Amino acid sequence: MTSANPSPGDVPEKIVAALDRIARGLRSHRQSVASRVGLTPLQLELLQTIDESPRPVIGLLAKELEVSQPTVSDSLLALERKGHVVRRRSDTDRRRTTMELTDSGRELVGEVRRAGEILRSSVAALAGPDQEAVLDILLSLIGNLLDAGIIQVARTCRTCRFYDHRDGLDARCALLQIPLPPAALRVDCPEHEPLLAS
Amino acid sequence: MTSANPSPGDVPEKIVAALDRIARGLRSHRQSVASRVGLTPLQLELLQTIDESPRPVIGLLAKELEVSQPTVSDSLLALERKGHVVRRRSDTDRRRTTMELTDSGRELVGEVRRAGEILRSSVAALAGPDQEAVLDILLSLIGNLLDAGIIQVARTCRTCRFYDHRDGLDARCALLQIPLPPAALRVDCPEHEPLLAS
DNA sequence: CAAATTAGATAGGACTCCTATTCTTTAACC
DNA sequence: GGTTAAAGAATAGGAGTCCTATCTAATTTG
Repeated sequence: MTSANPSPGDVPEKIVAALDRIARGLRSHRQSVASRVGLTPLQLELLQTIDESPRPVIGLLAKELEVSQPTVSDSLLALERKGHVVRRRSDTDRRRTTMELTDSGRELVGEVRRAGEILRSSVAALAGPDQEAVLDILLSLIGNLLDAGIIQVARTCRTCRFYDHRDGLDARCALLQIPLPPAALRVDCPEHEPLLAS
Repeated sequence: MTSANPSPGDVPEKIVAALDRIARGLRSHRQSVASRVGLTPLQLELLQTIDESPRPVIGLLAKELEVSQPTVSDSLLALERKGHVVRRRSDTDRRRTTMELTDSGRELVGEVRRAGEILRSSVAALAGPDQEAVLDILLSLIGNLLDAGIIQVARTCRTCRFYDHRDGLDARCALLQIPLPPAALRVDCPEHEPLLAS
């Protein structure tokens, strides 16, 4: 190694540190957005996740949010007390709980979505080609983190059994039969099915 | 019916979603690492931050961790009860509290650092050039988030008043008088001084 | 049909995290 | 110099997070 070179330092280390810094910021930002509308961060995420789920199930919500099932039950109870959600037993399987946002719940989701615009614009301020690059790399990272057991749920193309990327060919989705250039890769695909561990 | 159109979608949106997913994973990973050593995530971060600070001050620790001052006081109390930290009043300024890790505290920090290896290796598994690219972009993002007020503290080169990057020239640190190629950019520089708002 | 599994709810406890307040101690000012 | 002001931190109080362990009820399975 030529000693004249400034030490590049440990890049992965720095990336972890940068992710940490960003994660702290996002946490505290979520906290302030949530409290502005009278919620807690978890309640807010739960509300958004319910809104995005066609047929939310408590156990899956827990996995989704990477918390335990009782934590979701707790938080859901709080949301119900605040009148943003109604719960009832499922008719088809009476062990299950179904839930639905109330009008006030839906209203909050929209309000919060608008508040999140600041965050999206911080990301959008990155140069265009950089955006695709960072998305691409974050998707790889999600795959690695999933393999490492650090994250539990991912519905990205790269972690999907329909992701078809033979050498030399452009990546495609084997289910939808569409090409998948980097910008079309999905972070949260409804059709996602995990790779089989076998 | 699912759209058959490979619409590139809103890339910034996807990046935010990916960051969210990663942040959730990191949170839950921290939780499990922390509880394995009998701590909570905040206690763990606090312990690490104290370890890295030459002369920790409660108010600054709060900013660093993006939580309120009483939250740090609380958590510090818990760490003291568990015997990982000792607190006392500062002699020079008797309003201040100084603190120090005990042997068991230092031991924990080392232990946890080893546990974090999994995370670093997930990042290290990215291709080399990708690593530099993602670091570069995350540093830009930190700058944007700082400007947007989403994060409160950053000690990166790009947010430092000594960062010297005239067009066409390679970036340098005006304080240390060293060149700053992308891999040498710092995430947490001890010499950092913020840009003046003027 | 009994046993196992699955979905959730409850219980209990430590802690987070906030705002508001109080107590000192230091700084600032006339 | 003596009186505000400001700074640093502890306390109080309260809702909520988040966990493990249980418990109940409803479905599956053998």
